[in-house]
Formats: sequence, C-alpha cells, structure tokens
Amino acid sequence: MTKMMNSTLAATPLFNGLSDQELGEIGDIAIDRNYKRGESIFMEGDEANGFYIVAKGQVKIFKTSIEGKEQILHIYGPGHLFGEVPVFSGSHLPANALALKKSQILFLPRKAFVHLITRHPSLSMNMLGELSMRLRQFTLQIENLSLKEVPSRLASYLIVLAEEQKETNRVKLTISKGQLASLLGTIPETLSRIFAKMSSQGLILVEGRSIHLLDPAGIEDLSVAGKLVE
Amino acid sequence: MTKMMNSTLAATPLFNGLSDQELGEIGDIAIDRNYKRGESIFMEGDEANGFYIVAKGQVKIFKTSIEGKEQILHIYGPGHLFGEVPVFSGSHLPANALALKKSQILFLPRKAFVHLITRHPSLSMNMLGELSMRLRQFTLQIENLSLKEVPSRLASYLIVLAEEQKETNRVKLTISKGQLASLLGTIPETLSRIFAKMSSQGLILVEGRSIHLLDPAGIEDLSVAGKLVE
DNA sequence: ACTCTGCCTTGACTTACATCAAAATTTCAG
DNA sequence: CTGAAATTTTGATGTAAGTCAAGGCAGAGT
Repeated sequence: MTKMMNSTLAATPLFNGLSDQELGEIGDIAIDRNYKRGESIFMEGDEANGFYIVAKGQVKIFKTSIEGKEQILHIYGPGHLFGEVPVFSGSHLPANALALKKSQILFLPRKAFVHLITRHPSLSMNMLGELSMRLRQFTLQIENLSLKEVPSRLASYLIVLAEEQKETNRVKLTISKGQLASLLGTIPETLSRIFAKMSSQGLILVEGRSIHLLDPAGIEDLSVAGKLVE
Repeated sequence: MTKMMNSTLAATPLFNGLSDQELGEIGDIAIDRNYKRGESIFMEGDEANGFYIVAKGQVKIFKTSIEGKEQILHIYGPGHLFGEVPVFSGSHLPANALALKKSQILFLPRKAFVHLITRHPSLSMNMLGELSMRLRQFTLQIENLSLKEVPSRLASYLIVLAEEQKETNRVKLTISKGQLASLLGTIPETLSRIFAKMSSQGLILVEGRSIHLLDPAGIEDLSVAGKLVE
C-alpha cells in the first residue's frame, strides 16, 4: 500500500467512518492503475471482477448508439467509485468508461471486497448509500431527458454546478461543451444555439468555459418551467 | 405476522437464502397496507421512514412535469420492493408511487430494517443486488430515451415482455397502452401510430392487449438499429 | 509569427414527435 | 342491454431539435 492510496481511501465517501485498521485492509487489496487521456478503462458488456475508484484525474461513464451518438451517464473525479454494478448483480458491465484526463485509478477486486463487506456492516451501509445516491441521480437524468427541453436541462446543470462550486453568479465548466452536450442528451450544435439564445436574453454571459449567471432567478425559472421564451 | 405476509416474504428475491427464523424476524417488523386502484402510495419529496414490498396488485413509480406529462420509471408486481432509496441516502423520496390495481403492500420501517441488515450480511448483499439491478435497468432506460427512437423502444419492450412471458410469437400487455406510452417516454397518439406502422409492415399484429410477433427477427433488428423503414 | 488541429459556432434544411381536435372503439355500471 | 366514461385511433398542423455543410477561433508545436 502506498501513501497515495491511503490518502485517497480516506478521502473516499465510501470509506467514511472506517478505522485506520480497516482502511489498511482495503489498501492491501487495492490495485493501482494508470490511464492516459482518452484511454478506455472498460467497455459495455465486459466481464468484471471488481470495481474502481478515481484517485486522480477524471473519467466518463457513457453509452453509445449504433449510429455513434453518445450519452454520458456520469463524469467522475477523485473519490468517486464506478463500475460496481457487476460486483453485486450479473457479471457484465452496463456501460463504457474512459479517462477524460490522465488518471490514476484504484481497482478493488470483487472477492476480497465482498469478503470485507460481510465483516464490516458500516462498509455495506456506505455502499448501499452510494448506490442509492446513484439511483437518485438517474431518476433526475430520466426526468430531464423525458420531461424537460434542452434549455431547461442546461439551466438545471448550471444550477447544480453553481452549488458544487459554491458560487452564485459565475461557474466554470469542468468539461468541454461537446462533452456537456452529450451529458445533456443533445449535440454540440444544439447546445451552442441554446447558449447563444440564453445569452441574448440576458440570462447568462459566456466567456469560454466560464459562464456568468446574470439572472439566477430567471435560470431557476427556466430549469423548472421548461420553456425558453422567444 | 399473517400467513399471507409470510408467503409473500418467502417469495421476495430480497429475502432469498434467509432462514425461517430470519424471515420471521422480518415478518415481525412488517406492516400491512391496502390501496385501491388509482390511490397514491407516496409522492415525490415526501419524507420516508421505511420501504415497501408489493404483496398483491401492481404499482407504478413515476415522475411528472409541470405541464402534466408523466414518465413512468417502473411498474412493479408481487415480490418487488420500492421506495427504498431514502432508507440509505437522504430522507425524501425521488418519485411518486401509485397503485394501478387494488393492491396489498408491506411496509418495512427503516430503523428495524437497518438493524436487521447490519446483523445479517446475506440480507445486505441481497439488497445491494437489488439496487444494482435497478441501476442496470435505469441505464437501459436512459439509453432508450436518449439514443433510440420510439419504434425501437417499443420493439425492445416487446422483446423483454416476450422473455418474461416465455413466449416467442405472442405477448400480452400487462398495462394499458396509455401507460405504456408513458413508460416509453412518449404519448398515446404517437404510440398508436407506431403500432399501426409496425402492423402495416407485417412486424406485428395487434388485437387489443394481445400482440402477435409476426417477425421476431425484424423486431429484434428494429430494437437495435433504431429506424423504422417507410 | 504561422500553420495545424481540435473545438465551437452559424446557417439552411429535414424530421420525429408533440399538440390540438374529433371520431371510433372498448369498458363497465346500472 | 344500454348509455356514459374511458381508452384508443386518426387527421391536420406545429415545433424542438437533429443533420449536413461551411466557417471561425483558439491553443499547441515548430
């Protein structure tokens, strides 16, 4: 176990409340892996015998259609786990994972982890919490895709981003606009037009990846009500 | 604990592999509730202090937009659990639940259940399995909504239904066409037109709620490739 | 400074699906 | 059996967003 891994584990919500000794046990079974920007971590349908935690970098979890359109399910940074579904049901992965930046990833082999979880109830409660939060997030994503138009989805995204960044009138995109389009279930052209429209209405001001929230109340309205006025 | 409850518990996948004594403990904390057709079980945003299991009947879990459009997330029959997300994260429910038929529902209070789960590792593994399968299903639903057109979604649905019903050339819808539209992320008018189009192409033959799968290979193609030929 | 490359934007056009309205069919209570 | 209500279908029309194509812009490397 490296020092790096130890600090990563301690900063991972999944391991909150575990003793140093328990963290040590986990560190003993974790395996370090490194990926270059753009490198695939796994693909949909692959067999899996463990799960992953982001130590450094950024990964995207996504699906693609036959025609090549992509839908991003999650973008994860340090401390987030992914690829855990096959550990508890089935054996193949339901989506693809790819490193968006040079990334360091910890791999936790299934067998050793399941062994740990059965002996540490708080670890299993933490894992249940993680999966529940994932379910919560998916219900939001389905609601966005099915019940909201693209401008509303973008407004919702900006609001969440502002909360995460503890800012009220300025947010910084952590992914490219192309990737954001894919996360919101649309294409770059459409997203670009919507940025332009929201700008012309005085809701926002776009400066590269920095978005000024000129009218937070208007953005909030848009995220709820669903329609962008002409 | 009633006999009814006992047999329900034994038939619930969540409780697979538990001893009679353990089943008894669960039966002791479960509460019986009855709902009429059309009755609300809970609403999005409600505080929750437990979760539910369908004993008899059918429930839908769904979201609604401001404008009144509905997106169904799940339709559950006997043996399925729902409303468990707030047991493990947050405290409010992420969606609405309503009885589609006269239903008998078991309610498991949070506190007692969490107490059980920490003492019975196999119960917590089963719960992790349930949540994982839910995540798997959501990724499919997001893929359908974002990457497939309505005809493909319908074709996918018919294939899943055929598998569930162990039939190869005839399936019976277990919900109304209006509810099916809402499950597929569309509206009744559109679904009706697509049924008509698929019929005119000889893929299916619709007789009320009974759908004959005249061309299973063609339906499979449609579910994957995404476009309905004119 | 300059070109290369990837990213983003803008314009013209197409289309899948929603909306609105009305007719047809099924369901079911009395 | 019968009529009212609910569900489903069909038609005419509107629109959000996708497609195709062409530029514009910015950062990276020589």
